[in-house]
Parts: sequence; C-alpha cells; structure tokens
Amino acid sequence: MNDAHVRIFAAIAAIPRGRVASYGAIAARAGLPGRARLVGRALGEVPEGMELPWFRVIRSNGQIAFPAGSRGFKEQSRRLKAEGVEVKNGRVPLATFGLDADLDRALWGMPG
DNA sequence: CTACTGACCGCGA
DNA sequence: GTCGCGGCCAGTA
Repeated sequence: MNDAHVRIFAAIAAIPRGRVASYGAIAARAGLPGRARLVGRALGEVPEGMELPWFRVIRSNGQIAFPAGSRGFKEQSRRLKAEGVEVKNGRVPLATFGLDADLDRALWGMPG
C-alpha cells in the first residue's frame, strides 16, 4: 500500500452505482494520468476485507479486463448486471453506462 | 544492470 | 473488426 493506491481506491469508490469507469479514467481522477496499468496493479492488491466497487472498473473499450470465462470475469459481470448494468458478450456499452462529462463533473467537482 | 510480464491506452493502417 | 507499435511503470527473475 502506498499513496498512489489510496488515491486510486478513492477514485474507484466514487463511481456511482449502475455506472462504470475505465482504468485510464480512474488513473486520471487519482492524479496519475497515463498510468492505467498502475490501476490494474492496485486492483490486484485490494485487501480482501476492503469494501470497494472494483467491478465498476473496465477497459476503455468497454470490455471486462478478465479473460472470458474466468472466475473474475463471471463475478464482475454478475455484480454489474445485479445493479442494472448491461453486459453483453463481456462488454458494457460505455455510451449508456460510462461517466459522461456532466456526471464526471458532479462527482469530482471539476469546473466546467 | 537487462529482460519479461501485466485486471491498460491511444493512434495508425 | 484486426494487427502493430510506443507509452506507462512496479514486480520478479
């Protein structure tokens, strides 16, 4: 655990229910632009007891990052569907469930 | 030190 | 839709 991880977790925790955000977007919101891979690494280091909506983090193209059919893949798609997010063939339509500019501003208070 | 890997990203062809 | 390439950088061998 380090400061970068803490900020990454905070950004993930801010994703509202029924929405998803990309690794790159989380990295940017954590003050770490261009470091999407670090977000992936941080997610692999999440303490087991920690309450974190990790399943709301997907790739920039809408795909679930886990290999199709893997345990993580099933778990993630299950949780997303459980809160109303459409998962079709391992992919989420970002146009509908992604964070647009307005919601992004409302969440993280960027002036607009 | 080099080399390879990984829950990634964007651009160009 | 596909493939390739460079960027990013912490871990591991």
